[in-house]
Amino acid sequence: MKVSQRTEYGIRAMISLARHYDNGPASIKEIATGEGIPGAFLEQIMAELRRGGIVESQRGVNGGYMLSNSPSETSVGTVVEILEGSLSPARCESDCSKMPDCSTRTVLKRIEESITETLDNIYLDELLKVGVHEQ
Amino acid sequence: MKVSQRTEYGIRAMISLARHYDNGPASIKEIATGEGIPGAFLEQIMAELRRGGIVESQRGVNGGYMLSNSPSETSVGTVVEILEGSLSPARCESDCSKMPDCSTRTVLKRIEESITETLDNIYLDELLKVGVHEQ
DNA sequence: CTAAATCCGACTAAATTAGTAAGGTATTAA
DNA sequence: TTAATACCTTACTAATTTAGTCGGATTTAG
Repeated sequence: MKVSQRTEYGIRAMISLARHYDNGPASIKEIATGEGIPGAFLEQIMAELRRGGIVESQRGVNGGYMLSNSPSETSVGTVVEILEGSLSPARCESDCSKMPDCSTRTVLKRIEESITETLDNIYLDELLKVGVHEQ
Repeated sequence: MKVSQRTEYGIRAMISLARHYDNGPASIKEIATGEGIPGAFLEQIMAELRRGGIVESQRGVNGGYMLSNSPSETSVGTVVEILEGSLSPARCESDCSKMPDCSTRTVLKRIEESITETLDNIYLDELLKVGVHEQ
């Protein structure tokens, strides 16, 4: 039930882009050094976020990444969904009929719904307001 | 953000014990064959749940496992906490001061709180009422 | 005594994670 | 036009985690 390092980096990078909003694209290098993330690794992550449609890229000199939508329209849920594959903790296959109790599915489904709803309602702009080191 | 197979087995086993409540201890073999879980693996899981205090064991012939408390007092949150180590998706160490933004921590903390609260409020007796294959 | 069961620790194969590395492609400043 | 910048893509690797397996010791009812 942990978010992977990869996803944590992704969230941090997105917050970084939100902070940078209205300021042109931010390059991998900038974000990576600013957040202490390995550059080559972040590159992969950003590519995935781009394919997911929540960031756009500009190639060439002075290029970089920027949010596709404003921080107030970009939810953490989307970020996690893109990077984590799915928020679903269940793995219900077609052989559900063989399972002696599908109540487990129900539990896992409730967990999923709860997580999804929580994350989908946290937007990047809120996070910018949060003070640093508040813990 | 997935619950591991191990934890899913644990939840299923606990539901199985809840169903068996007031009926003496259930053996690993019974549970394992009933739920389609590898016996030796389930043995490990049950031992962990016992050390966690939510089930008790009876050794020897006719022995097995039983819930420490009634199904209405046993929450899924406890099961997951014991097996998954912690519900916390964050890994905030003492070097938090080096992090350029702790807002990530805040997000992860909110996620954690949400999951914990959800799971802590799902009790085994509720799950017994859920119809099989309801999906 | 012995069969049924928990208990315990060590071991292993497969999958996942967290990166590295290297080279290609597009864009633009000069 | 060319050089520099920065994205893009794929392949590889070491370390960790996961999902088990296995062998044997201990406990207990009959």
